[in-house]
Amino acid sequence: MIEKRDLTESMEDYLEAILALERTHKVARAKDIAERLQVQRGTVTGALKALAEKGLINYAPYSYITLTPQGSAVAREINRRHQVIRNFLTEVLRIPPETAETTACRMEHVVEGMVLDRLVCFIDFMHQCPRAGTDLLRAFIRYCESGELQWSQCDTCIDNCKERFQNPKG
Amino acid sequence: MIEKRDLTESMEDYLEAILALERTHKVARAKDIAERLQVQRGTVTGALKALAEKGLINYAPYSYITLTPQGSAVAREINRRHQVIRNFLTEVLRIPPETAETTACRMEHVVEGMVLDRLVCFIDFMHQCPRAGTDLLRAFIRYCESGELQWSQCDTCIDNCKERFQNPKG
DNA sequence: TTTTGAAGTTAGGTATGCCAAACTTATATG
DNA sequence: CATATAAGTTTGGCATACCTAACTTCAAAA
Repeated sequence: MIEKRDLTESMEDYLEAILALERTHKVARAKDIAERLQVQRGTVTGALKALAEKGLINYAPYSYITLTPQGSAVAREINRRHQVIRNFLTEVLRIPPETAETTACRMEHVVEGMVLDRLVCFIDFMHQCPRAGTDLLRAFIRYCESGELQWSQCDTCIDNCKERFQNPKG
Repeated sequence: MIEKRDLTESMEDYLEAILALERTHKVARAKDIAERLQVQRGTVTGALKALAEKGLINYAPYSYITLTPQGSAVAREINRRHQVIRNFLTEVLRIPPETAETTACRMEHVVEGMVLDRLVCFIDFMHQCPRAGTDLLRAFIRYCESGELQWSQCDTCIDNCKERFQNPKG
């Protein structure tokens, strides 16, 4: 069978970079990959050979680089992990975009299927459940900033929750 | 000044293992570290030298190993990260303990201060806020399993929420 | 058509982090 | 006390993943 997930974090980064460059430039060039990943051009050549050997990219010396179908599938999966994690960090934990981005770049290599699925569910649930929603997350932020719950407002908060549920528009 | 956080993930793992062994065995032995981290005994020797050179452990050939105050501080910080992440995974996302544990082992090296603080806040908030709490998390699990919200139960759910808030015991 | 410079490659080197196997030390038991 | 053996160390080797610097290719401008 095809190799599954014996990819190193580094190789995952290369695939992700190639996918992004394909999307913006149609094809990827070694120079752009190097720039994106903050490595030297020579380093990229070695990585490309390794990826080509695994059948994940189409590569010939001095030519453009594209993902094979398998490489594309892997890259898109990594990219999905990245986005889910970033969304969780920004939308639920309310981490600033920049920190969320860099953290997602590192986390995307270490969270596997089940955890990712749960994160997706959790983000959706927090947006949909009447008892959760953006106003619960606002309360969370207040809690973060003040360090304690504003118990005095809980009554109103719950009432508003019910009101909003029964009367979504108004 | 003293080196800050130029520690590799591997070195963090060694420190964490030594801390755990100190707690259970008073001191750490190379053999136990090797077993815990699933590496060969020879590999441990090299790591210990590196840690000793950074002033993080007390180490002399053929002797017991203990953490220096600085090493202990670092190890406890890593252990704290581990626990916070594991708690989040088990208590909020409801990931099974074993998966939570292995994921925490990998995540602990990649989440830094701000994200960790937010996780702590979030766990606390979810336990304290009347609109959140364990019953919201139960609703989350139902959502995970069924794939959709049980809108018909929302009315009762919100009422229960209010009732529980106004009448904590009964 | 020649040339020149950017992009790509190759070669040699460094650092980490692991392994296997040979070797050393310390100790507990006969 | 002698010695077997468990624990620890050393050595040499491998793989990844970088770097720098020299070299090659290709294509666009002269």
